[in-house]
Amino acid sequence: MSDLLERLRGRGWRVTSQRRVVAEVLDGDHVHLTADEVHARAAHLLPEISRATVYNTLGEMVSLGEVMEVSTDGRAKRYDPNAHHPHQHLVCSNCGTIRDVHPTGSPLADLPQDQRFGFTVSAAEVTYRGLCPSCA
Amino acid sequence: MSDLLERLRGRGWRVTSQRRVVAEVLDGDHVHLTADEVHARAAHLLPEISRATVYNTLGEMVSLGEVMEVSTDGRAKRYDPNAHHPHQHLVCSNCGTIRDVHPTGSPLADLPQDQRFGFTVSAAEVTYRGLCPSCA
DNA sequence: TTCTTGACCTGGACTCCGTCCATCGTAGGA
DNA sequence: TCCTACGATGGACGGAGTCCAGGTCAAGAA
Repeated sequence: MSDLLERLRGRGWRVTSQRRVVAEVLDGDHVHLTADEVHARAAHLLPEISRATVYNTLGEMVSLGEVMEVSTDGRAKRYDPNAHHPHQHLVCSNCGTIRDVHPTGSPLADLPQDQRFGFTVSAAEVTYRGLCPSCA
Repeated sequence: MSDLLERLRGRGWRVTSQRRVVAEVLDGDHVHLTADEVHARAAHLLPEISRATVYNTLGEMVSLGEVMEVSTDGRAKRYDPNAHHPHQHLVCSNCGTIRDVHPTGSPLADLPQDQRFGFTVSAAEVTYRGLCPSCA
């Protein structure tokens, strides 16, 4: 399983059963889970895992660039294991499901110099909103 | 002050001192305030105003399309009174300040049909991230 | 102007998401 | 095998937002 764990081990991570399980959950399915959903699925494999551990592990994966944090609404953040392939998100305004999408063009290039107000702009996130087939 | 109040009155809103004050706060400054910041400024004008009322009023203004909700990080939502002029946001990754920007091009057009997965896509929000002049 | 009434406001309890911390356990090098 | 620093635990805590029962008041009617 999981080059993810290999990469983490390579970065000096201690490989514990908890971290293995979290990596496995993220690896398993390419949906965008909330921390609590990750915890629930992880607890299915390792009943004693705590919420704090899941939060810590997710946070560490994010700061290592292995996982991407997505917060499309004001509610719980979601975690996207597809961090190595740049992409944007398409969100259903009704049920909240998220799909990775690959638009053409580069939004960064669309921000002219006189619209940058002295900022050093490093990234552009695009969130498309609409209704998914089952909610429409 | 405020065509905003006039428009709201036109939609059948009862104009109360609380709503007047919230409208005034949003009108006054074109920064992007959190609900608590709105509450603090409103309380300066009308000390007894409650948090719940501020939340209700902001929520109503949003659902009438008079104010726009912006949640750029996982933290508190911010409220943008500039809802009638389409624009995107430029956010400082360090201090969190937000500027309205007007990129060229239309991100919606950049999402080809085969990337829509049956969704009826209605909007695209772009968030540019970087460091503002004082944080750089 | 006064009356009436339903929309509105209040404040406090509550939920949800996330963080912190003291303590205990254990992965992995010696 | 032993040691120890890194990691896990779970319970308390904090911020943001929602809910609700009861009191208040804007604005139309008379």
